[in-house]
Amino acid sequence: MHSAKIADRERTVQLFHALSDETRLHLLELLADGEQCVCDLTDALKTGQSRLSFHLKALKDAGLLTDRRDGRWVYYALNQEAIDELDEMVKGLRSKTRTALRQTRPCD
Amino acid sequence: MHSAKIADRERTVQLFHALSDETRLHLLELLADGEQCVCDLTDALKTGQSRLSFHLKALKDAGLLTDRRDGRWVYYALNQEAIDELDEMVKGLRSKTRTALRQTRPCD
DNA sequence: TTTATCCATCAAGATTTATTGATTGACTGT
DNA sequence: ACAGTCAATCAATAAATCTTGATGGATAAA
Repeated sequence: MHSAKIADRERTVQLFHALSDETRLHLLELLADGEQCVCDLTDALKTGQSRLSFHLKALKDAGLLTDRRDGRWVYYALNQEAIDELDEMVKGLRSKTRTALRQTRPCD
Repeated sequence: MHSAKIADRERTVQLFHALSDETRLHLLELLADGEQCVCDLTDALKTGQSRLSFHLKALKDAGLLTDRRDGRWVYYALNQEAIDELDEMVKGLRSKTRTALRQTRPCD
């Protein structure tokens, strides 16, 4: 279906955009070890708090992170579903490519 | 190694950034069917030539496409290696996440 | 209730990316 | 040689994204 494909593309853009930033990748690496509170992430990244918050929001909006408040701390964690979704996307592209005939299609 | 990880991150950013655009994803979908010349891609996308050229360059710079001139036409094709590389990246993130203990680590 | 900490959000400015139209180079056919 | 087509590049503008410092809300401790 056409509109479904467009929607997929928008979702793909959203995911890839969230991943196309060094700070955000760094955060994902840190969170791959498990849930962390913002304060620990701030220490690890040695950067301003609002900047960090901006990037955490980008990741969360893309569905890559979940958050949870405990007292005055907020804990972020990777959302495994989104990681799996990402994997599916890449697999899709990969399999399409592999089955494509490597033939030349001349313009004329 | 630390510097290796940084380099990986930069490369990852480069790949994901190239993929974080609707026009570029559309191009990849079209090219998944096989090699195409720019003229065909222009027809398919119904867009300006310089705009298309800009996005093709972005994909090529990220290593996702190869190009080949034949007479006055230029043919672009997916670079399977980059797709595989992408797959490896996601797999890496995925496996790290899966083995991570889902434990809470309190700040205090 | 005051004070301090943790964090999200906002506004302003800076930086990066994308779009558009024009130009140029390479090639083809006449 | 000339005219026409295909595609890359450039310059100017527009638009999206990121950074920074300030503000405010929620919670906890004194």
